[in-house]
Amino acid sequence: MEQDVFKKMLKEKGLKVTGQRLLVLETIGAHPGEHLTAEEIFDLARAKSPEIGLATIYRALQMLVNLHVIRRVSFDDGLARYELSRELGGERHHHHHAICLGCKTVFSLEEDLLEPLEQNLLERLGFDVTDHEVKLYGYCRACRQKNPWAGGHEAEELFTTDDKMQKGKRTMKIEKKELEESD
Amino acid sequence: MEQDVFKKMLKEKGLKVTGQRLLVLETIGAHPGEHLTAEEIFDLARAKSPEIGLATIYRALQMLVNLHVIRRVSFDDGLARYELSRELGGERHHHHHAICLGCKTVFSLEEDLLEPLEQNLLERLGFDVTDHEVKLYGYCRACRQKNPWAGGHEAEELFTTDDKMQKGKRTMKIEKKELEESD
DNA sequence: TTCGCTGCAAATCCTTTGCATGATT
DNA sequence: AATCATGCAAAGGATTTGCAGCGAA
Repeated sequence: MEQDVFKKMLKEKGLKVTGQRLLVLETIGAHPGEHLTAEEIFDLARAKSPEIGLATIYRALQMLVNLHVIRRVSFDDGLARYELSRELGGERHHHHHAICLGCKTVFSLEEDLLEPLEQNLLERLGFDVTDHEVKLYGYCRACRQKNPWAGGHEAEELFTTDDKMQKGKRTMKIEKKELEESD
Repeated sequence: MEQDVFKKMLKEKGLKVTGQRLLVLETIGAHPGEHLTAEEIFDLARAKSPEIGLATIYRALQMLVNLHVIRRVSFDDGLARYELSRELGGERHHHHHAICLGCKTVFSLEEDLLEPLEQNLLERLGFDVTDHEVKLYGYCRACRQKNPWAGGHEAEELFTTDDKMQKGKRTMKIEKKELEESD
Protein backbone atom coordinates (compact mmCIF):
# COMPACT_ATOMS: atom_id res chain seq x y z
CA MET A 1 0.00 0.00 0.00
CA GLU A 2 1.03 3.58 -0.51
CA GLN A 3 1.38 4.12 3.22
CA ASP A 4 4.74 2.40 2.95
CA VAL A 5 5.87 4.58 0.07
CA PHE A 6 5.02 7.57 2.19
CA LYS A 7 6.95 6.30 5.18
CA LYS A 8 9.96 5.78 3.01
CA MET A 9 9.72 9.31 1.65
CA LEU A 10 9.64 10.70 5.17
CA LYS A 11 12.68 8.75 6.22
CA GLU A 12 14.61 9.78 3.15
CA LYS A 13 13.93 13.41 3.96
CA GLY A 14 14.89 12.96 7.58
CA LEU A 15 11.32 13.54 8.71
CA LYS A 16 9.59 11.52 11.36
CA VAL A 17 6.84 9.02 10.81
CA THR A 18 4.07 9.96 13.21
CA GLY A 19 0.57 8.73 13.74
CA GLN A 20 -0.84 12.14 12.91
CA ARG A 21 0.85 12.31 9.55
CA LEU A 22 -0.31 8.86 8.63
CA LEU A 23 -3.82 9.71 9.77
CA VAL A 24 -4.03 12.82 7.60
CA LEU A 25 -2.92 10.92 4.53
CA GLU A 26 -5.23 8.05 5.34
CA THR A 27 -8.17 10.44 5.77
CA ILE A 28 -7.66 12.03 2.40
CA GLY A 29 -7.16 8.63 0.84
CA ALA A 30 -10.42 7.43 2.35
CA HIS A 31 -12.34 10.06 0.38
CA PRO A 32 -11.29 9.67 -3.21
CA GLY A 33 -12.78 12.13 -5.64
CA GLU A 34 -13.70 14.60 -2.93
CA HIS A 35 -11.89 17.84 -2.37
CA LEU A 36 -11.63 18.13 1.38
CA THR A 37 -10.79 21.34 3.21
CA ALA A 38 -8.39 21.45 6.14
CA GLU A 39 -11.35 21.80 8.49
CA GLU A 40 -13.09 18.78 7.00
CA ILE A 41 -9.95 16.71 7.29
CA PHE A 42 -9.62 17.93 10.87
CA ASP A 43 -13.13 16.77 11.74
CA LEU A 44 -12.66 13.40 10.09
CA ALA A 45 -9.30 12.89 11.74
CA ARG A 46 -10.61 13.97 15.12
CA ALA A 47 -13.25 11.27 14.93
CA LYS A 48 -10.45 8.74 15.03
CA SER A 49 -8.00 10.67 17.16
CA PRO A 50 -9.81 13.24 19.31
CA GLU A 51 -6.67 14.85 20.67
CA ILE A 52 -5.29 15.89 17.27
CA GLY A 53 -4.92 19.65 16.72
CA LEU A 54 -5.85 21.76 13.72
CA ALA A 55 -2.35 23.16 13.45
CA THR A 56 -1.03 19.65 13.06
CA ILE A 57 -3.42 19.09 10.19
CA TYR A 58 -2.17 22.23 8.45
CA ARG A 59 1.44 21.27 9.00
CA ALA A 60 0.88 17.76 7.69
CA LEU A 61 -0.99 19.07 4.65
CA GLN A 62 1.79 21.47 3.86
CA MET A 63 4.30 18.69 4.05
CA LEU A 64 2.26 16.31 1.92
CA VAL A 65 1.91 18.99 -0.73
CA ASN A 66 5.66 19.57 -0.75
CA LEU A 67 6.24 15.86 -1.10
CA HIS A 68 3.76 15.84 -4.00
CA VAL A 69 1.72 13.21 -2.25
CA ILE A 70 -1.33 15.43 -2.28
CA ARG A 71 -2.26 18.49 -4.28
CA ARG A 72 -3.83 21.76 -3.24
CA VAL A 73 -6.68 23.00 -5.38
CA SER A 74 -9.05 25.88 -5.04
CA PHE A 75 -12.44 26.58 -6.52
CA ASP A 76 -12.44 30.29 -5.87
CA ASP A 77 -14.56 30.05 -2.76
CA GLY A 78 -11.70 31.16 -0.55
CA LEU A 79 -10.94 27.73 0.85
CA ALA A 80 -7.97 25.53 0.08
CA ARG A 81 -8.87 21.97 -0.74
CA TYR A 82 -6.74 18.88 -1.01
CA GLU A 83 -6.77 15.79 -3.16
CA LEU A 84 -4.53 12.77 -3.51
CA SER A 85 -2.04 12.84 -6.35
CA ARG A 86 -2.67 10.01 -8.76
CA GLU A 87 0.71 8.44 -8.74
CA LEU A 88 3.31 8.78 -6.06
CA GLY A 89 5.81 7.49 -8.57
CA GLY A 90 5.94 10.63 -10.61
CA GLU A 91 3.46 10.08 -13.40
CA ARG A 92 1.77 13.08 -14.91
CA HIS A 93 -1.35 14.34 -13.24
CA HIS A 94 -4.65 15.02 -14.85
CA HIS A 95 -6.70 17.67 -13.22
CA HIS A 96 -9.88 18.61 -14.94
CA HIS A 97 -12.77 19.96 -12.97
CA ALA A 98 -16.14 20.90 -14.35
CA ILE A 99 -17.95 23.24 -12.01
CA CYS A 100 -21.68 23.66 -12.46
CA LEU A 101 -22.77 27.25 -11.97
CA GLY A 102 -26.29 26.06 -11.34
CA CYS A 103 -25.94 23.53 -8.53
CA LYS A 104 -22.29 24.30 -7.65
CA THR A 105 -21.33 20.68 -7.93
CA VAL A 106 -17.74 19.95 -8.88
CA PHE A 107 -17.35 17.10 -11.32
CA SER A 108 -14.03 15.42 -11.92
CA LEU A 109 -12.95 14.52 -15.41
CA GLU A 110 -10.57 11.66 -15.74
CA GLU A 111 -9.45 11.92 -19.28
CA ASP A 112 -6.59 14.08 -20.30
CA LEU A 113 -7.36 16.09 -23.37
CA LEU A 114 -4.60 18.62 -23.15
CA GLU A 115 -1.76 16.54 -24.55
CA PRO A 116 -1.86 18.12 -28.00
CA LEU A 117 -2.09 21.60 -26.53
CA GLU A 118 0.94 21.04 -24.38
CA GLN A 119 2.95 19.45 -27.12
CA ASN A 120 2.21 22.48 -29.24
CA LEU A 121 3.31 24.79 -26.45
CA LEU A 122 6.65 23.10 -26.03
CA GLU A 123 7.42 23.05 -29.72
CA ARG A 124 6.36 26.57 -30.55
CA LEU A 125 7.01 28.51 -27.37
CA GLY A 126 9.60 26.51 -25.49
CA PHE A 127 7.42 26.12 -22.41
CA ASP A 128 7.60 22.63 -20.96
CA VAL A 129 4.42 21.75 -19.12
CA THR A 130 4.87 19.37 -16.21
CA ASP A 131 1.44 19.66 -14.66
CA HIS A 132 -1.83 21.38 -15.29
CA GLU A 133 -5.14 22.28 -13.80
CA VAL A 134 -8.26 22.91 -15.83
CA LYS A 135 -11.46 24.40 -14.53
CA LEU A 136 -14.50 24.42 -16.76
CA TYR A 137 -17.46 26.49 -15.65
CA GLY A 138 -20.87 25.78 -17.07
CA TYR A 139 -24.07 23.87 -16.53
CA CYS A 140 -24.48 20.17 -15.98
CA ARG A 141 -27.13 18.14 -17.72
CA ALA A 142 -29.48 18.12 -14.75
CA CYS A 143 -29.39 21.89 -14.36
CA ARG A 144 -29.83 22.42 -18.06
CA GLN A 145 -32.93 20.27 -18.08
CA LYS A 146 -34.36 22.04 -15.08
CA ASN A 147 -33.62 25.56 -16.18
CA PRO A 148 -33.91 26.87 -19.69
CA TRP A 149 -31.69 29.85 -18.84
CA ALA A 150 -28.82 27.52 -18.20
CA GLY A 151 -28.35 26.76 -21.82
CA GLY A 152 -26.77 29.95 -22.94
CA HIS A 153 -24.23 32.26 -21.49
CA GLU A 154 -23.57 34.11 -18.31
CA ALA A 155 -24.54 33.13 -14.82
CA GLU A 156 -26.95 35.91 -14.07
CA GLU A 157 -28.37 34.31 -10.99
CA LEU A 158 -25.12 35.06 -9.26
CA PHE A 159 -25.96 38.71 -9.26
CA THR A 160 -28.79 40.25 -7.38
CA THR A 161 -30.10 43.64 -8.37
CA ASP A 162 -29.12 45.28 -5.14
CA ASP A 163 -25.77 45.45 -3.46
CA LYS A 164 -25.86 42.18 -1.55
CA MET A 165 -23.43 40.30 -3.71
CA GLN A 166 -22.53 36.72 -3.13
CA LYS A 167 -22.69 36.28 0.58
CA GLY A 168 -22.69 32.64 1.68
CA LYS A 169 -19.55 31.86 -0.20
CA ARG A 170 -18.33 29.26 2.23
CA THR A 171 -21.14 26.92 1.42
CA MET A 172 -20.13 25.74 -2.02
CA LYS A 173 -21.00 22.13 -2.51
CA ILE A 174 -18.02 20.00 -3.36
CA GLU A 175 -19.12 16.50 -4.03
CA LYS A 176 -17.64 13.25 -5.03
CA LYS A 177 -19.00 13.07 -8.49
CA GLU A 178 -17.77 12.19 -11.90
CA LEU A 179 -19.46 13.04 -15.13
CA GLU A 180 -20.95 9.96 -16.70
CA GLU A 181 -21.97 9.36 -20.20
CA SER A 182 -25.60 8.51 -20.71
CA ASP A 183 -26.27 9.02 -24.39
CA MET B 1 -14.36 54.01 -24.22
CA GLU B 2 -15.35 51.27 -21.85
CA GLN B 3 -15.67 53.71 -18.99
CA ASP B 4 -18.98 54.72 -20.52
CA VAL B 5 -20.18 51.16 -20.88
CA PHE B 6 -19.42 50.70 -17.21
CA LYS B 7 -21.31 53.82 -16.21
CA LYS B 8 -24.31 52.63 -18.12
CA MET B 9 -24.17 49.25 -16.41
CA LEU B 10 -24.13 50.91 -13.02
CA LYS B 11 -27.11 53.06 -13.82
CA GLU B 12 -29.08 50.13 -15.15
CA LYS B 13 -28.52 48.27 -11.90
CA GLY B 14 -29.46 51.32 -9.83
CA LEU B 15 -25.89 51.68 -8.56
CA LYS B 16 -24.10 54.98 -8.25
CA VAL B 17 -21.28 56.21 -10.41
CA THR B 18 -18.55 57.28 -8.03
CA GLY B 19 -15.02 58.42 -8.51
CA GLN B 20 -13.71 55.49 -6.50
CA ARG B 21 -15.42 52.90 -8.66
CA LEU B 22 -14.14 54.52 -11.81
CA LEU B 23 -10.67 54.72 -10.31
CA VAL B 24 -10.55 51.03 -9.46
CA LEU B 25 -11.60 50.06 -12.95
CA GLU B 26 -9.18 52.53 -14.48
CA THR B 27 -6.35 51.21 -12.34
CA ILE B 28 -6.89 47.64 -13.44
CA GLY B 29 -7.26 48.78 -17.02
CA ALA B 30 -3.97 50.64 -16.80
CA HIS B 31 -2.12 47.38 -16.14
CA PRO B 32 -3.18 45.00 -18.87
CA GLY B 33 -1.78 41.52 -18.64
CA GLU B 34 -0.93 41.85 -14.97
CA HIS B 35 -2.84 40.14 -12.25
CA LEU B 36 -3.10 42.70 -9.50
CA THR B 37 -4.04 41.95 -5.92
CA ALA B 38 -6.44 44.09 -3.92
CA GLU B 39 -3.51 45.53 -2.03
CA GLU B 40 -1.67 46.43 -5.22
CA ILE B 41 -4.75 48.09 -6.63
CA PHE B 42 -5.12 49.92 -3.34
CA ASP B 43 -1.59 51.30 -3.52
CA LEU B 44 -1.93 52.35 -7.14
CA ALA B 45 -5.30 53.97 -6.49
CA ARG B 46 -4.01 55.72 -3.39
CA ALA B 47 -1.30 57.34 -5.45
CA LYS B 48 -4.02 59.17 -7.33
CA SER B 49 -6.54 59.48 -4.53
CA PRO B 50 -4.81 59.32 -1.13
CA GLU B 51 -8.03 59.31 0.88
CA ILE B 52 -9.42 56.12 -0.65
CA GLY B 53 -9.90 53.19 1.73
CA LEU B 54 -9.03 49.54 1.31
CA ALA B 55 -12.58 48.48 2.08
CA THR B 56 -13.78 50.55 -0.82
CA ILE B 57 -11.36 48.75 -3.10
CA TYR B 58 -12.70 45.40 -1.98
CA ARG B 59 -16.28 46.52 -2.41
CA ALA B 60 -15.61 47.89 -5.87
CA LEU B 61 -13.79 44.72 -6.89
CA GLN B 62 -16.63 42.58 -5.70
CA MET B 63 -19.04 44.65 -7.70
CA LEU B 64 -16.93 44.60 -10.83
CA VAL B 65 -16.67 40.83 -10.63
CA ASN B 66 -20.41 40.50 -10.30
CA LEU B 67 -20.90 42.74 -13.30
CA HIS B 68 -18.43 40.54 -15.20
CA VAL B 69 -16.30 43.57 -15.93
CA ILE B 70 -13.31 41.99 -14.23
CA ARG B 71 -12.44 38.45 -13.27
CA ARG B 72 -11.00 37.01 -10.10
CA VAL B 73 -8.18 34.56 -10.56
CA SER B 74 -5.87 32.82 -8.15
CA PHE B 75 -2.50 31.21 -8.55
CA ASP B 76 -2.56 29.21 -5.36
CA ASP B 77 -0.47 31.64 -3.41
CA GLY B 78 -3.40 32.54 -1.20
CA LEU B 79 -4.06 35.91 -2.77
CA ALA B 80 -6.97 36.87 -4.97
CA ARG B 81 -5.96 38.63 -8.15
CA TYR B 82 -8.00 40.53 -10.67
CA GLU B 83 -7.88 41.01 -14.40
CA LEU B 84 -10.04 42.80 -16.92
CA SER B 85 -12.53 40.70 -18.84
CA ARG B 86 -11.82 40.78 -22.53
CA GLU B 87 -15.23 41.78 -23.73
CA LEU B 88 -17.83 43.63 -21.75
CA GLY B 89 -20.33 42.57 -24.37
CA GLY B 90 -20.56 38.96 -23.33
CA GLU B 91 -18.16 37.15 -25.59
CA ARG B 92 -16.48 34.02 -24.35
CA HIS B 93 -13.39 34.43 -22.27
CA HIS B 94 -10.08 32.78 -22.83
CA HIS B 95 -8.06 32.20 -19.74
CA HIS B 96 -4.91 30.28 -20.16
CA HIS B 97 -2.05 30.86 -17.79
CA ALA B 98 1.32 29.19 -17.97
CA ILE B 99 3.10 29.42 -14.65
CA CYS B 100 6.84 28.81 -14.62
CA LEU B 101 7.90 26.81 -11.59
CA GLY B 102 11.43 28.10 -12.04
CA CYS B 103 11.07 31.86 -12.08
CA LYS B 104 7.41 32.00 -10.95
CA THR B 105 6.47 34.19 -13.87
CA VAL B 106 2.90 33.94 -15.07
CA PHE B 107 2.56 33.98 -18.83
CA SER B 108 -0.74 34.65 -20.53
CA LEU B 109 -1.77 32.63 -23.52
CA GLU B 110 -4.10 34.27 -25.94
CA GLU B 111 -5.26 31.43 -28.07
CA ASP B 112 -8.12 29.24 -27.13
CA LEU B 113 -7.34 25.61 -27.63
CA LEU B 114 -10.14 24.09 -25.63
CA GLU B 115 -12.94 24.40 -28.14
CA PRO B 116 -12.80 20.76 -29.24
CA LEU B 117 -12.60 19.55 -25.66
CA GLU B 118 -15.65 21.53 -24.68
CA GLN B 119 -17.64 20.49 -27.71
CA ASN B 120 -16.86 16.93 -26.85
CA LEU B 121 -18.01 17.47 -23.27
CA LEU B 122 -21.36 18.88 -24.30
CA GLU B 123 -22.09 16.15 -26.79
CA ARG B 124 -21.02 13.21 -24.69
CA LEU B 125 -21.72 14.29 -21.14
CA GLY B 126 -24.31 17.01 -21.41
CA PHE B 127 -22.19 19.58 -19.65
CA ASP B 128 -22.37 22.99 -21.30
CA VAL B 129 -19.21 24.97 -20.70
CA THR B 130 -19.69 28.73 -20.57
CA ASP B 131 -16.26 29.72 -19.32
CA HIS B 132 -12.99 28.13 -18.41
CA GLU B 133 -9.69 28.68 -16.72
CA VAL B 134 -6.56 26.76 -17.53
CA LYS B 135 -3.37 26.74 -15.52
CA LEU B 136 -0.33 25.07 -16.95
CA TYR B 137 2.63 24.53 -14.64
CA GLY B 138 6.06 23.95 -16.06
CA TYR B 139 9.27 25.62 -17.12
CA CYS B 140 9.71 28.49 -19.54
CA ARG B 141 12.37 28.55 -22.19
CA ALA B 142 14.68 30.80 -20.20
CA CYS B 143 14.59 28.58 -17.12
CA ARG B 144 15.05 25.45 -19.18
CA GLN B 145 18.15 26.89 -20.77
CA LYS B 146 19.55 27.99 -17.45
CA ASN B 147 18.80 24.82 -15.54
CA PRO B 148 19.10 21.32 -16.89
CA TRP B 149 16.89 19.97 -14.12
CA ALA B 150 14.02 22.01 -15.46
CA GLY B 151 13.62 19.81 -18.45
CA GLY B 152 12.02 16.85 -16.84
CA HIS B 153 9.48 16.45 -14.16
CA GLU B 154 8.89 17.62 -10.67
CA ALA B 155 9.81 20.91 -9.08
CA GLU B 156 12.26 19.70 -6.50
CA GLU B 157 13.64 23.09 -5.72
CA LEU B 158 10.37 23.92 -4.06
CA PHE B 159 11.21 21.55 -1.26
CA THR B 160 13.98 22.04 1.21
CA THR B 161 15.33 19.08 3.11
CA ASP B 162 14.32 20.39 6.48
CA ASP B 163 10.95 21.51 7.68
CA LYS B 164 10.98 25.09 6.49
CA MET B 165 8.65 24.62 3.59
CA GLN B 166 7.74 27.43 1.29
CA LYS B 167 7.70 30.40 3.56
CA GLY B 168 7.67 33.64 1.58
CA LYS B 169 4.56 32.63 -0.25
CA ARG B 170 3.28 36.14 -0.65
CA THR B 171 6.10 37.13 -2.90
CA MET B 172 5.18 35.27 -6.05
CA LYS B 173 6.13 37.26 -9.09
CA ILE B 174 3.19 38.01 -11.30
CA GLU B 175 4.32 39.84 -14.34
CA LYS B 176 2.89 41.26 -17.49
CA LYS B 177 4.25 38.80 -19.91
CA GLU B 178 3.03 36.84 -22.85
CA LEU B 179 4.71 33.86 -24.33
CA GLU B 180 6.23 34.71 -27.68
CA GLU B 181 7.30 32.48 -30.44
CA SER B 182 10.93 32.65 -31.36
CA ASP B 183 11.62 29.54 -33.33
C1' DT C 1 19.20 11.14 24.79
C1' DT C 2 18.36 14.06 21.02
C1' DC C 3 15.78 16.48 18.05
C1' DG C 4 11.82 16.84 15.74
C1' DC C 5 6.66 16.96 16.33
C1' DT C 6 2.39 18.04 18.67
C1' DG C 7 -1.21 20.89 20.92
C1' DC C 8 -2.56 24.90 22.51
C1' DA C 9 -3.13 29.65 22.20
C1' DA C 10 -1.75 33.76 20.34
C1' DA C 11 -0.60 36.01 16.21
C1' DT C 12 -1.09 37.08 11.12
C1' DC C 13 -2.95 37.93 6.96
C1' DC C 14 -6.61 38.78 3.78
C1' DT C 15 -11.23 40.12 3.47
C1' DT C 16 -15.74 41.61 5.20
C1' DT C 17 -18.85 44.41 7.98
C1' DG C 18 -21.07 48.15 11.11
C1' DC C 19 -21.74 52.65 11.50
C1' DA C 20 -21.62 57.64 11.14
C1' DT C 21 -20.42 60.84 7.56
C1' DG C 22 -20.33 62.40 2.87
C1' DA C 23 -21.56 62.12 -2.11
C1' DT C 24 -24.77 61.12 -5.95
C1' DT C 25 -29.22 61.24 -8.12
C1' DA D 1 -34.09 65.22 0.34
C1' DA D 2 -33.41 60.39 -0.08
C1' DT D 3 -30.23 56.86 -0.82
C1' DC D 4 -26.45 54.80 -1.48
C1' DA D 5 -21.24 54.75 -1.03
C1' DT D 6 -17.22 55.79 1.63
C1' DG D 7 -13.74 55.57 5.39
C1' DC D 8 -12.47 54.03 9.50
C1' DA D 9 -12.04 50.68 12.81
C1' DA D 10 -13.48 46.49 14.47
C1' DA D 11 -14.77 41.80 13.34
C1' DG D 12 -14.19 37.43 10.91
C1' DG D 13 -12.27 33.38 8.98
C1' DA D 14 -8.42 30.71 7.38
C1' DT D 15 -3.80 29.67 8.13
C1' DT D 16 0.67 30.17 10.58
C1' DT D 17 3.73 30.46 14.47
C1' DG D 18 5.93 30.33 19.38
C1' DC D 19 6.73 27.48 22.90
C1' DA D 20 6.73 23.89 26.46
C1' DG D 21 6.01 19.18 26.73
C1' DC D 22 5.87 14.64 24.27
C1' DG D 23 7.39 11.02 21.25
C1' DA D 24 10.15 8.89 17.47
C1' DA D 25 14.87 7.59 16.30
